[in-house]
Amino acid sequence: MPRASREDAERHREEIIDAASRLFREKGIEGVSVPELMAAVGLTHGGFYKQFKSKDALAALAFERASTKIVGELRERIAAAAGTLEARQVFLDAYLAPEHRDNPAMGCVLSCLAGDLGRDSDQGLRDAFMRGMGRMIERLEAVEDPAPLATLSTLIGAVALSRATMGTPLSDEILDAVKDSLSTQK
Amino acid sequence: MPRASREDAERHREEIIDAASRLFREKGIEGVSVPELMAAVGLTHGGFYKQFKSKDALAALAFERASTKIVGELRERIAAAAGTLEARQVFLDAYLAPEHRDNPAMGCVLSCLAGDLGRDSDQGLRDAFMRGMGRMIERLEAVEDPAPLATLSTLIGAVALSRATMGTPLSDEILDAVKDSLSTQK
DNA sequence: TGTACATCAGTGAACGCGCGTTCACTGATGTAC
DNA sequence: TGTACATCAGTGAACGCGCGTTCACTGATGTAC
Repeated sequence: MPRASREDAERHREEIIDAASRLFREKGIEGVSVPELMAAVGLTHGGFYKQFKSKDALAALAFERASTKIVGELRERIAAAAGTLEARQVFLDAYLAPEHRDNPAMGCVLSCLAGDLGRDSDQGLRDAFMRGMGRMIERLEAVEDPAPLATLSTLIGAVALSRATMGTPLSDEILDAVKDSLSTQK
Repeated sequence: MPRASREDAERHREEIIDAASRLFREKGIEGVSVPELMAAVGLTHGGFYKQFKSKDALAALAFERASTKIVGELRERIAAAAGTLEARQVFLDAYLAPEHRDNPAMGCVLSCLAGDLGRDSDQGLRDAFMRGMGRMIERLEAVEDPAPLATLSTLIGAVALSRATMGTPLSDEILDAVKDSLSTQK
């Protein structure tokens, strides 16, 4: 398949970013190879560098996409529940749901990659992380959270611990305890 | 250096576990190679498997050591401050100190590796993580924390986010905001 | 206590493997006339 | 509109590299008499 059309090439590019956005959340950035990434969209690894400067450059794009997508989804869920429930509670319930814990690939990219970012030195990725955090903080402010930085820390820590203890009773207990604690805190 | 004495061999074993306990916290388990680990104690990589069944087996031992050590240090700091300050506040201040953020190699192993453990499938390591969490929960109960699971989530999330944003003003803001939030929560 | 011998901690080359990245090549796409 | 040619997205072999682990070997340590 030599020389795809511009249209196809652009579609491939988008597909690669989408796949990376899912796979990096699921397995970590170092846990997914370039060949694996390209195979996920039906291509071979060689063409990767026609689209992206490096794996790190893609990681920054994929992080940004995951972040904007998940924040958009949260916004919609909150809007959809408007009037029926307190907005902040909708946010907390969505974030601390077992479904969120069980589906990192579709979940909040901060909870998946915060630990790795502490060690990662790629500036583009660090910048993307900062913007992603900013978006979440904005969302928490929008639902009138009394302490957005503390709440975000709690949410991210809870999901990380819940995933690390997956398969044990403690995993659900963490989510429940944190939901109780944050709900009564306002 | 062929055939070290039993005494030397035992000392080497302890040194390797100590080095691993530091390096794994600093760079992540996958971020440290067996040769790097052995070189850190002045040995060559080949002898590694005379001491440990696998890198994962060492990781579980190193995790356990890091966990018991840090919990012991926390206990001592709290005991040393007895009477002068509320025990829980001493705990929170120590955990949320910039020094803790800046020295992952000597800090809480949960905040360093919680993210990775969510993806790691080694059972020995997962078990060690569970025990490590248990120790921290016990400590929080001992200082009469009103919601140990929620507080631990907050502490771990805060340090992870603070490290991921290192070098920006947000990094300190997170620690301060979380300290305020947890302090007024009791 | 002294001697002969077995043990085994540590060495360093080697195993197979997968990584991120590069590159010569292909041939349909896009462009210029 | 039709034709000639340049472009360049994607292919797949290859680059150098480091990984976790294995293994034949060394020779001081530990043991048995």
